[in-house]
Amino acid sequence: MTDYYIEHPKIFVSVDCIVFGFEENKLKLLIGKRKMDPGRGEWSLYGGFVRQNESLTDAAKRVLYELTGLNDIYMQQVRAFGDVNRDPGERVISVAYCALINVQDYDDRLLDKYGVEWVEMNHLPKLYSDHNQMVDSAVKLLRLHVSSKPLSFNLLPELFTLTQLQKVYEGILGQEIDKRNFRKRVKMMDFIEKTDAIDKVTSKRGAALYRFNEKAYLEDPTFKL
Amino acid sequence: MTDYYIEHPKIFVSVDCIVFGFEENKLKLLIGKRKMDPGRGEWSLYGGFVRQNESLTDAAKRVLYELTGLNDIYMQQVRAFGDVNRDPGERVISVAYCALINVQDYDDRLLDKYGVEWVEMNHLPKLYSDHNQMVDSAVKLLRLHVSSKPLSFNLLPELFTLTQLQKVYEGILGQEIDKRNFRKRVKMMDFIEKTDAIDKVTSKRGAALYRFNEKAYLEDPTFKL
DNA sequence: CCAAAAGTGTTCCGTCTACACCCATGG
DNA sequence: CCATGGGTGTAGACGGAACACTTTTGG
Repeated sequence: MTDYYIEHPKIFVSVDCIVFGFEENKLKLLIGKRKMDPGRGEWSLYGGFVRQNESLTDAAKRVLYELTGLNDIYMQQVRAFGDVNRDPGERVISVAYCALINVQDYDDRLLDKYGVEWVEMNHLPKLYSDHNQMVDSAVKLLRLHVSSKPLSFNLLPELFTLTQLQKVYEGILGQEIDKRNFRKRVKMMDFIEKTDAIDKVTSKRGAALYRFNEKAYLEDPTFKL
Repeated sequence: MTDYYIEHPKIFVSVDCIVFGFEENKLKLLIGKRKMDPGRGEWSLYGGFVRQNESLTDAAKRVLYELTGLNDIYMQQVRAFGDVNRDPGERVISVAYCALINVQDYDDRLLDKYGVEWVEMNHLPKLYSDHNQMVDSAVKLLRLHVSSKPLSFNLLPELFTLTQLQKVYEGILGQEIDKRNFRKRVKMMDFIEKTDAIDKVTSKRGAALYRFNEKAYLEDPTFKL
């Protein structure tokens, strides 16, 4: 270990995860009440401190794994938040990460274990520190990319109906979409494949289940929804 | 000072500035040879460590002011870079900031003082650490926003010709643009105002000089180029 | 007089939007 | 038999892309 930068200050660095899920045709966020001081009892994103021998992405993956028991989650950095007094405890710089998870894969017992809940995006409470800002930035980022990149499938199970897919878009974009136009665009993308399976849960008639074929997408990565 | 987080590690945090300028109808970057170890003599972005009582944006502004003598520069965070071994010296997390400056405002004497140069984007050398990645991310970010937000004017003097404006876009987007279509779009935006002034430097015939009227823009912030 | 940059409209094509009715089934 | 969500096509508007010639003037 060398001492090149010995004269400079070191700072606490944390990661905070904005975990999106899709349930009951609604976009939801996984948040909980803080179990430590400062801010004990306030609604908060789930986060953790970055370790000395851990990259930012590894830290985010670790925190996300702690919280969800899941690996290989879709995750993207939002940005760093660095106001001096953003954290009421001490000076902490935090890097926000946005994650999209399939609620089906999530083990509900973890809700209790970590004291977290799925809360509808439309009914978010005031969060600890600058976490509301982080959520806003994450939503902006999602909106920016969701129509041109195949992110949305991360929020859905392997097989999904077109109505579900549409609701994901409506949830993220915060506006309703015309059903026929939406389906027309889906049809253009061959990598969104209709399967033989049929979902009878949400409709009496039954809805065709679709699948996102990643290999096919990679051959012609043209995405527009 | 409390000790809430005493058990967690602290980490060096720096900011690195990707400084874009526009000169000779080319998009350029302000980079220099490192004057310290490790990496002495390598091409590098200009950066600095974040101080204990300084926000990330303040740090970026300070570093940018050191380098340019300018305040009120357009600046945007790109993202945080946090690989464990990204810096060959010690573990340093760096937050990249992208800045757009008007080269006219820049005092050339600073080039020598800080040992930096304006280098054409198309001829960037290999840079220190992960700085090339930072530049790539910054360019992507610029491309994403430049057509829907009035960023480009930060690269130009108060008065500019439409050809200059077009060259800025071509430089950022990395492709040629049709002159008539471009001017048609400019005409739609009333806040890009034609002035009585005429530029006779770059053409014999003379080109009309335009100005970006920020107040008018804020009244109807519809931007599309 | 000629080289060099400024300036100017129209047509075509493709894309996006708006819009309403029938179908299948479980209860 | 009816309530519920699934599924389908067309026409018109709009916006983006392609495209070439005239003007001015300094040297």
